[in-house]
Amino acid sequence: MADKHELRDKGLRLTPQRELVLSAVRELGHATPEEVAEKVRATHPGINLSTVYRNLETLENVGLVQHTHLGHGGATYHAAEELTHLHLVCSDCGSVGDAPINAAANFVQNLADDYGFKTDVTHFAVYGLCAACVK
Amino acid sequence: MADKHELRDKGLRLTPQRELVLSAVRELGHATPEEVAEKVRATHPGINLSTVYRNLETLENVGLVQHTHLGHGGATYHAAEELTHLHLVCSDCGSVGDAPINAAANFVQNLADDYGFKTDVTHFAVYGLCAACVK
DNA sequence: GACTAATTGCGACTATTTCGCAACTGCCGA
DNA sequence: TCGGCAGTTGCGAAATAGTCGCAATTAGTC
Repeated sequence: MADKHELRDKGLRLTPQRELVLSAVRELGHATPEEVAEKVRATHPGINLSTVYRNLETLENVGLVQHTHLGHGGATYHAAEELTHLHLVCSDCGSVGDAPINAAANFVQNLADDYGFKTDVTHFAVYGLCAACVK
Repeated sequence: MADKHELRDKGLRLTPQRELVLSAVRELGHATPEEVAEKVRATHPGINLSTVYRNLETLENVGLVQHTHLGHGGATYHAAEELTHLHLVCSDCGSVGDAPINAAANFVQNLADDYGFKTDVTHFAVYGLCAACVK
């Protein structure tokens, strides 16, 4: 398992809980801490919710996962390697769609040129109505 | 004060609390429910937090205020007439800058053309580093 | 001025996330 | 291979944030 190196290389201890949290995030795509905990409990029922929160934070600090705010309030976590897309959150049906980062390329450029603002496209949710709800 | 007509015209009762909440939102620019409550309490100490929440919701339903998610978790409220700008939230210093909506015009157009997604620019926070923190 | 329905205040309650602390366990060095 | 230390976990308590039910109050109408 290459995971071992991955975590160890970041200076983290390799615990079963930590591996489970990381792989749960990877399998789920987008997930709230609650969902991650649920997923992890499927194979390791004793895991504590605090542990999930702490590991998400730890994994985020070393850059293996990242979180995004999708609107409601709670954060949503992603594996860092999947953060190659924007999130299109539908305000009506709540669905989360994806679009490639370069859809925003000129927007990002505008903000950089005009305001010196360096947009973090990966930590960025776009609100609106999805194609289905527009109708 | 034109406020009376404004609220009555929307079919709302004109209560002191409601006027205070609305004018607090207008004076504050961006504000969390907590900040609105604090502002209102300056002139009307007895007001209840629930009342603030309920009025923000009511005012939002009739279109006088709107909320945006600026990242952390809590919603931030604005007077509807001030929602003519994007929010540039700095992930480092936490400052909230503004940019005109049309900075995103072609981005919005891209999303509409390519994904049928109708972006709500007013309910939309952009994360990144402000000019000061980029340095 | 009186009636009705909307609104308020209050307290309880839920959900979400954080924290302290004792117990446990990976990992490093001998 | 063994031992010790620091990082990690589990657990319960505690902040935080927002919602809800209900009785009392009050704005708007006639």
